[in-house]
Amino acid sequence: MTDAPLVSAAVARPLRADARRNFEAVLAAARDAFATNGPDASLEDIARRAGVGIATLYRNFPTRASLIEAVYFDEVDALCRAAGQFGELPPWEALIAWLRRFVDYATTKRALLDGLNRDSDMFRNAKYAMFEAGKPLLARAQASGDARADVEISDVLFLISGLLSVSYANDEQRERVLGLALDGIRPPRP
Amino acid sequence: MTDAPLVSAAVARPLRADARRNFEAVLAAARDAFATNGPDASLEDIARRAGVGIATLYRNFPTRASLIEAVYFDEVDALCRAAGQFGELPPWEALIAWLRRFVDYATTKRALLDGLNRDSDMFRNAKYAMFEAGKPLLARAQASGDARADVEISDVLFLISGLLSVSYANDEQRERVLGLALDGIRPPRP
DNA sequence: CATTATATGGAGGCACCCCTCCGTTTAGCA
DNA sequence: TGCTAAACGGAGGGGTGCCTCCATATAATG
Repeated sequence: MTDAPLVSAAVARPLRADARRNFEAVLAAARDAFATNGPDASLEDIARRAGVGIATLYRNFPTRASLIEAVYFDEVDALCRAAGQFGELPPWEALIAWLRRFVDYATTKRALLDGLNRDSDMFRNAKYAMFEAGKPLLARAQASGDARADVEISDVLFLISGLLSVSYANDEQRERVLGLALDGIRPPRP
Repeated sequence: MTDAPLVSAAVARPLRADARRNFEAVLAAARDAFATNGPDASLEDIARRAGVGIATLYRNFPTRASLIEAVYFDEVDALCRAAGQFGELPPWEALIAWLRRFVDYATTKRALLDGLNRDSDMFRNAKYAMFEAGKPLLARAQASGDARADVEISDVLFLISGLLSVSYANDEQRERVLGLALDGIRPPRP
């Protein structure tokens, strides 16, 4: 989060100190609100939570979509960075570790995606960035024979992200289903 | 659709001819609207589409939730009935055929689930009914060695329903991911 | 400290949705 | 065909969220 974002530089931050502070406050409140109330969360409520007037919110994010995008954007960026951190783990474990990180992120993501224009440039960029981040991990697992050769990183991510949108009876079942899906990625034993 | 519903008799249909007609019209319009606009679709709009006054909608469905439930209910009921139709197919094909039917249904379902109280009795009943409908199909596939023995029907349905909430690049990819998931259900070859 | 460009907040107009109330219409029945 | 209970429609009051406008406050600069 300290360096320039990986995904794009689409969000130009304002200059004055208070403006910058408010920008961050709104973003944080929005992340919270969208996760809690879905993509239709009241903008006035978000401003209130951020301790900011509604006009300030609008000045930074002229449309609801731009706010959703900004939040989504931050999340994706953090996730892409995380992909580099698993270099020391064995190939399959590294892949799993990142996917697990992906699981966490996707919980928030889901609420956002519902309200996001999937055809926007931003979304396309984010998806591309995420695929690029995950590719080396998958390639490594394929090279070591831990993952079947005929899957793409996009397949894997679609597979996983789908599973997360379901509300399971309990965590145990969620793990079981997740395991089931991951078994689909492992090569068939001959 | 001609017999009494399998899931429960929760939805009492009105008696007079015009009332019955309007009831069905609202239900159909609602199914449409929820699929298109999600669970927040305007009730006044639904009434308009059904060619019915707003009051008539409210008379039949006092709350938004009751309308959502009624739609959901119809879908589940139809799906449960469908489970019986695949008796002549080989075990694995029968399971797949029903799951494919499930795929179609789940597209509508998703919009509904977002707006549905997952803890309601209705929802519990529906889930139970669906599991019961699918169980024999899975059991048959397990008996013939086409599906691994350590999965439950609920695992399978959760797995599949998750996959559908994702918007894929194209149908081909959707099929590939679906195939991936189904591979997770087949027994590991020794 | 004074100046000024920048940023702020919240009132208010607009639009939409929810839901109830009640005068009118109609199906069912004899 | 005439009666009556059942059903109907839509106007309208209440509420909420969206977004703009502008008088006020404040960070930055010399």
